[in-house]
Amino acid sequence: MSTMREVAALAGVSAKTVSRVMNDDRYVSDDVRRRVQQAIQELQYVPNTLARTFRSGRDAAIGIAVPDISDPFFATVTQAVERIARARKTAVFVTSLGNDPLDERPGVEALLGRQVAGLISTPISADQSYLKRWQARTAMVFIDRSPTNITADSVVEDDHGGACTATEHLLEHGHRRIGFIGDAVSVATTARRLAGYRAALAGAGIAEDPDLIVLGATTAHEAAAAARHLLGQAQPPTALFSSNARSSIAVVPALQAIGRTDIAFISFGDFPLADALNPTLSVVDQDPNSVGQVAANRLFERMDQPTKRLKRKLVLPVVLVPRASCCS
Amino acid sequence: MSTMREVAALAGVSAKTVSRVMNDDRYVSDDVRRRVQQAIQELQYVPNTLARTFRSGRDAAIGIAVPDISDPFFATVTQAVERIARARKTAVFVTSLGNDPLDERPGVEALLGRQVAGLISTPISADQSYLKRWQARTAMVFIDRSPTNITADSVVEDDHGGACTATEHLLEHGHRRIGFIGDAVSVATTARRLAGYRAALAGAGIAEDPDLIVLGATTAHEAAAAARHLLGQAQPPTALFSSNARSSIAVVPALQAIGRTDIAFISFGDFPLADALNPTLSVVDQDPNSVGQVAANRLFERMDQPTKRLKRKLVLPVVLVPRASCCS
DNA sequence: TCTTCGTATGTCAACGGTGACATACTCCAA
DNA sequence: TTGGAGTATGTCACCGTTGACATACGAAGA
Repeated sequence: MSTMREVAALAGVSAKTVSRVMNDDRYVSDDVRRRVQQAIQELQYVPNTLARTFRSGRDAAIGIAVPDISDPFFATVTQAVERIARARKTAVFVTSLGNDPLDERPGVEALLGRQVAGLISTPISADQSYLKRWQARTAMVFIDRSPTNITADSVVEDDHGGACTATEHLLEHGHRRIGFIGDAVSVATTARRLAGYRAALAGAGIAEDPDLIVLGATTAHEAAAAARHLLGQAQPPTALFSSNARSSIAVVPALQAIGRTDIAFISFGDFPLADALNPTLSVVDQDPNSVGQVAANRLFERMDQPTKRLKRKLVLPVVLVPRASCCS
Repeated sequence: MSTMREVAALAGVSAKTVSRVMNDDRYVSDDVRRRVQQAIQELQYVPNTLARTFRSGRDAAIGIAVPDISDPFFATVTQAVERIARARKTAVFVTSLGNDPLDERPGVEALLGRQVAGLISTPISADQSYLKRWQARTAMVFIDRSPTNITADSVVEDDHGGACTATEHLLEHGHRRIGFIGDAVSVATTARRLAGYRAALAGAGIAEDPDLIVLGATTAHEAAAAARHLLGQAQPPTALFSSNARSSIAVVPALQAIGRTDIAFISFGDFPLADALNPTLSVVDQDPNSVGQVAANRLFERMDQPTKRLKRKLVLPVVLVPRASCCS
């Protein structure tokens, strides 16, 4: 690995001049430029990004931290962010945080400590105040969930509204006992979706039955077990609402296994092949593509104009996509 | 953002001593350690990872570059790598390269230029020689495809064998006209899978019909079109073989749309819900989890013992998972 | 009492670029 | 002929941390 000084020595110029050539500075004569480029070629010189970033104090890259890349929602969000960043020739580094609140901070700070110019992150823990000290340095936008104990941009979906609409839809189809499957209530989105579900029930004057609500189904295995448990009760629900796509993907085979694909089912969160299942699965589409796009655009806006005043919280609408599974 | 010197000044010691405290050096008195820790607390000091990495020349993190994170195969590979890295307290940075060969090098070098200690990458272009100069510095393992013009570790699946087995399976079920849907042949895996398909046909003494082979179906849209095209021919195939999961995910709804779910279909590459479709979809399981695990373990092995001699190419077996779609 | 050793701390330079500033040369208008 | 203005190049310090090395002290052994 050769350095600028070595290139400079070979080309018979100063390191600074090599730096100028690398950065397309106007003030370099054609002759010198040629010699330097030849030396670069000869030594296979590649600039040390780290040194540059270190000196300037700011990397050109941005980072995105999500709970789980293999979750179709976050995969699509990430893809959208990458698309926008690519158009701006900005590198994107993705990191998975997992679902343990304790892993959030080290994961996010691994990104921040490398001086990324911007950060898109998903709050996992119940406290993002540790990010305050980074705000002056790094633009940040939160996605999917609003951050706690810090004022910052966030792009979230209308969880309450979506869950409410879905539940109302099931109510309209005559269902009175609607099961709810969700992961931890400590996850803000889950809490809001549960609230939406409750609001719809309340709106229809139906008393909530705690036996119909299963929370804490974090893994695929747990989600499947939750579905079996709900349907195995003495007074089983006639419809199910799954509060996230990951769970839904596990619930579908579980329903098939017990031969209960007849039950009405709506998933919060669309996913590949939901429309190819039998019956096709009704979903609340969160439009992850828009989430990524809006978040990335906002991030770049903040990076370009740090002082501009903008609305902090962007709530994207979600839309119920009724397919066969809720209208039998 | 405070620096070590500021912490040092507040604690009344030298910067080096703060460095010692940060690195749990043995030779620090309890008194000093306490004072320094208090100063760190007070100033909310967070070390500058970049400066440390720059000085030491090597980041603790590793990088992984894949064509597309939303591809279930690569998502699972990445997840496995992250799991192993997490156990070693190593941060992982993921980056998507896309499918354009020209994007490979900048994407990978963005990672390398930040001095990652190790790299797991997927060859996109037909030439990885540009990575030679990095080899002395950075351990690297290639996944899914073997690299070209460079000697390095790779973890690949048995593409030829898997495609051959799948095709033979279809032949055994009496199919004589088997359609092949794949992306660009410039993608090494596709080329090998096509070769496996051909080998099986040849083994059965069946002449290859070029009309049954559609290549270049890179996007979901193209894959769906390919399926429609194949089945719309005068002499349509009675079975289909899709050479990757991404395509398969697009082909399934296309078959449903034209009411041809009766056709025998095998996908190279399993994906979520393949076993929940109607009919359940037969696949060649590439075991992405093992790919990620093996690649990560090999990478850490290389990082720990750069001189050790190890077998360069690891070919993981794939297994045909026959489900309903090929045995009707 | 004088080494020697282990412990505890400090000094300085260096990692590889680049920003601030200096220098030197050419050209042209006053 | 002089003095800008514009062009082309160089010098030097610095970003924050840490490795190499120096120093200082107390304790233990000769």
